[in-house]
Amino acid sequence: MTMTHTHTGVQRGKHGKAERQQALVDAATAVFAEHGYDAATTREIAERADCSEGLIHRYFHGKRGLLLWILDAKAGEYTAKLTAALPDRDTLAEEIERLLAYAQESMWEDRDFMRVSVSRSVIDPEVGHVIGHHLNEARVQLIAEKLRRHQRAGRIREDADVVATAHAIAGINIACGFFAQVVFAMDRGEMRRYSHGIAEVLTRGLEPDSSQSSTTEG
Amino acid sequence: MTMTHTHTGVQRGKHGKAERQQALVDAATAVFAEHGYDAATTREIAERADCSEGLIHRYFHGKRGLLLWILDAKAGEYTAKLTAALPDRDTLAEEIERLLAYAQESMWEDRDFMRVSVSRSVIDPEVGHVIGHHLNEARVQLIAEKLRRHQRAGRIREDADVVATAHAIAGINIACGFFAQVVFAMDRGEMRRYSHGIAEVLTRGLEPDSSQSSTTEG
Amino acid sequence: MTMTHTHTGVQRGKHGKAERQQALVDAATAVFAEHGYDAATTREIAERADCSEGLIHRYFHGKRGLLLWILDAKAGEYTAKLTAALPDRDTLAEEIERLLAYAQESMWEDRDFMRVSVSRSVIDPEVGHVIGHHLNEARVQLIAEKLRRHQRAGRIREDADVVATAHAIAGINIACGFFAQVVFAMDRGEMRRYSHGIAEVLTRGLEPDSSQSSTTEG
Amino acid sequence: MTMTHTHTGVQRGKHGKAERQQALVDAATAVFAEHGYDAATTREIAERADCSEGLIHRYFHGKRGLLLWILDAKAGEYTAKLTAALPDRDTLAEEIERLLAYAQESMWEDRDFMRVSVSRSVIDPEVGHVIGHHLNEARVQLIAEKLRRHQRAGRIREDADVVATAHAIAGINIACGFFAQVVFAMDRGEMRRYSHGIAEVLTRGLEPDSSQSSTTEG
DNA sequence: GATGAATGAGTATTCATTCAT
DNA sequence: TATGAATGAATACTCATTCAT
Repeated sequence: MTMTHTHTGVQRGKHGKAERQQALVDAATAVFAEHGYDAATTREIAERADCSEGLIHRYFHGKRGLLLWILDAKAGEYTAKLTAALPDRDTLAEEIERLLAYAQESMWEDRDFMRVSVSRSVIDPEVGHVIGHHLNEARVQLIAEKLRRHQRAGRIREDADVVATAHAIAGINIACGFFAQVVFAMDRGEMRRYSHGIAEVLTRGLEPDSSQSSTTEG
Repeated sequence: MTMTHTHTGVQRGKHGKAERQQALVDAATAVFAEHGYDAATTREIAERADCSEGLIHRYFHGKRGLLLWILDAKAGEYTAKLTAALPDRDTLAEEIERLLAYAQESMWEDRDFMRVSVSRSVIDPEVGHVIGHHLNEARVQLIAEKLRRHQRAGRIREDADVVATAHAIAGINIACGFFAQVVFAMDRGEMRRYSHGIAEVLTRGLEPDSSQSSTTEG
Repeated sequence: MTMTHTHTGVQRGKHGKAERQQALVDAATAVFAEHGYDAATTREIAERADCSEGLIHRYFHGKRGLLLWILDAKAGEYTAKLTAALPDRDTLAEEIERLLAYAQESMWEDRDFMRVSVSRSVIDPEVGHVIGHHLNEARVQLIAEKLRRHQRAGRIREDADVVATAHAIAGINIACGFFAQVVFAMDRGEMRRYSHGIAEVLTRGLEPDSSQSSTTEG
Repeated sequence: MTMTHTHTGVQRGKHGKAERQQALVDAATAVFAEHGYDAATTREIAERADCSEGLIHRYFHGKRGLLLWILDAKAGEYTAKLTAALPDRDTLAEEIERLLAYAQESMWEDRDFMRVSVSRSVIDPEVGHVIGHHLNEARVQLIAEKLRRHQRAGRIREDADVVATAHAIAGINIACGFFAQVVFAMDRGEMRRYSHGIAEVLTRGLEPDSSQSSTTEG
C-alpha cells in the first residue's frame, strides 16, 4: 500500500523483460476472464499491461500462445491449491463430501477464467489437451490417491474401482461445479444440497458390504 | 402456378417460407458442426441452403438466432431420442449401466454438434440457458423418473436422493461422454471400462442395505 | 464535361457491380503506379474508387488478385495497341527502327505501371508468368511475324534466325526502353541515338549478303 | 588481449568492427537472396551474423543502407569477375558468342541475388542508379572496349556504332539472361539456341561489308 | 418477399528502428 | 560500444448485417 508503483512494474519504454511478461500475463488473465477469449483484444491486453502489442507476439507468439502460457502456468498453481485445500479426512463420507463441496466453491470463484478455459478447450484441441492433461488428470490422480488411502484403511471395498470413481467424482465436479452453477445458472443452494445426496450415494457405493454403514447423515 | 413471369423473384432452391427455413436450419446445423460456431460464416450457410444471406436475418434474426433456433428444435428431438433409446430395464444395475453407456455412444456420435452447443453455452448465457433447461434438465428428469420407478419397486433405498443422483449421472454423462472422450481425447475403451466401475458403485450406493447386493457383474 | 457525375459511376452504398469493379481497377492502376505495389494500400485504392475495402477482396481476392486482374486486362490492350502503333513498313530498316523507337516511347509513357509490373514479375512467379507469357511472348510473336514477312519478301536472308532476332529485339526493347531510360535514368536522347546504331547493325545482320546494303539513313 | 574482464560487452560472434561488418554483409547477402528484400528481416540477418540488430543501423543506416552497401561491394567484384571470365577472343563471332553465353550462365547462377537487385532497382531510384552505373555501365564499357579492339583489327566496320551495339548486347544479356530464363521461366536450352542466332546476326551486322563473311558456325 | 451488393468496424500481426542499459 | 528490449505505426483481410433493387 505504501509503495510508489505507477502500475505494476517498469515504466513504459523502459527495459524489464520479466516484469513485462508478468504484467502481460496478468492483464491477459483479467481481460480473457472479462470478455472471453474471442472478444478479448490484444490491444486491450497490451494497454492494461501498459506496453506495446508487439510484446505479446514476441514473448508469447500471439494471443493464442498467451492463453496457452497462462493455462500452463495455472496448471501448477491449481494442483497445489487443490492439494492444500483438501487435506485428508478421517472418514470416507467426509472426504467425498469435501471433494464435491470444494469444487462447488472453487469453480464458482474462478468461474470467469473457467469459462475461458472450458469454452476454448472444446474448440482448440491443444487447449483441450492442456486442460485435460494438466487439470483434469491431475484432479483425478489426487482423488484416486485419496480413495486408495481409504481403501487401504479398509473404508473402501477391495473390489471397488477407485480410479473409475475418481473419474466420476472429477466429472461431477466439473458438471455440478461449473456447468450447473455457472453455465446453466441453476440455484447454488440447490446444487449444494444435491452434493450431499450424491456424496451419500457414492460413499455407500464404495463402503464395504457387511456393515451397518454409518453414512453421511447417520 | 401459371409460371409465365419472366423473372419476378424466386429462382433458387426451395420455395415457400417453411422449406426455406428448414433448408437454412439444415445447412446451419451442418456448417456449425463442421467449422464450429465462430468459424462458420453466414455466407456458407446461405450458399448451402441455396438462398440469400439476408434470409438468415429475416427469419432468425442473424447467426446467433439461428443457433438458438436450432437448439430449441434439437431439444424436442433429443428428449424423444433419449426416451426411445433407453427403455426401462428390469434391474437397477442394468438401468444405470445403460444410462452411462448410451451417453458415451450418443455424445461421441454427435460430438461435432456437441462441441458447438457446449462451447457456446459457456460463452453465451442464453445458449447456456437453453442447453441447461431443455437438454440437461430434461435428461435429469428422465433419469430421475427411471430411478423413482426402481425406488417404487424397492430396488432403491427409500432414503436415497434420486434427484441428486440423477444430477450426478447426467453430470457424469457430460463429463465422461463428452469431455473425456471428445475434448480431452482420452482412450474411449478405457472410458467405457470406467463406466462399468462407476455404474457398479452407483448401483450399490442406491440399493437397499440388507442385501446380498446383486450388483453388475455379480 | 457537362455530366453531373459525382465520381465515375454509382454513388456510395448504391448497387452497381460492374461500375464498381471498373472503378476499383482504375483506382488500383493509378495507386499502384503512384506508389508501387507494396506501398499501395487497399485503403487508398478503395477510397479513390469511393467504395469499401471489402469489395477488393470480394471481387478480386485481395490486393494481389487485383494486380493480376489488371495485368490480365492490360495484356489484351497492349497487344492491340502494339499492333495498331506498328503498321508494316516497306523496308526492313524502317521496320526495325520503328520497333525500337516505339518501345522507347511507349515504355516511357507507361513507365509508372511498368515499374509495378516489372518489379512484381521478378518477385511473384505468377506475375512473372503473366508478364512473360501475355506481354513479352506476344511482343516476340508480333516482331517475328513482321520479320518473316520481310524474309518472304527477300529482304532478310533465308538462313537468318528470325525468332531469335525477335527475342533480341524484344529484349533490347525492355532493356533500353525501360531499364536504361527509367531505371538507370540514362539520358533519353542518348538512348534514342543508340537505337539508330542498334537498328543499323541488326538490319545489316539480317539482310541478304550480296548487296551494298542500303541501310537506315543511307 | 588480457581478457580478464568479467562481462564488459562483446560476448558474441566476431569481434572488431570490420569483422562484424563483413559478417553482417555476408548474412544479409544470403538472407536477401533467400527471401527477397522485403521478406528479409533485420532480425534474421542479425541472428545469422550473430550480432545485434542495432548494429545494422549503426554501421549501415538500416536495412536499405545494407543493401546499398552490398551492391557497391558487388560492383567491384562483378567487373573483375566479368573481365576474368571473358578473355579476348580472336574472332568477332566467338567474342559475341561468349558475351551472350556467359551472361546466360552467370545470371542463372546468380539468379537469387539478381532478383533482389533487379526488383529493388526498379523501385528504389538509388538502387537503380547503383545498378545502372556500377553494373550495367561497367558491362557496357567492357563490351564496347572489346568491340573497339575488333574494330581496330578490322573485324568491325569503321562506321558501326560499337557503343550502341554494346548497349544492345548488355540489354540482351539482362533480358535473355535474367528475364527470359529466371522471371519468365522460359526453356533454358531454347534460350541458349536463340543466343547463337542472335550472335550470328550481330556479328554479321558488325562485320565489314565486302566479305564472304565467315560467320559463327560457318 | 427475396436478393445480393455493399458496408465498415474491427483485429491480429509484422518489423524496422530507437534507446535504455 | 554493443545489446536487445521495447516501440508503434501501418495493413490486409473478414464477416455479420443492412438495404437498394
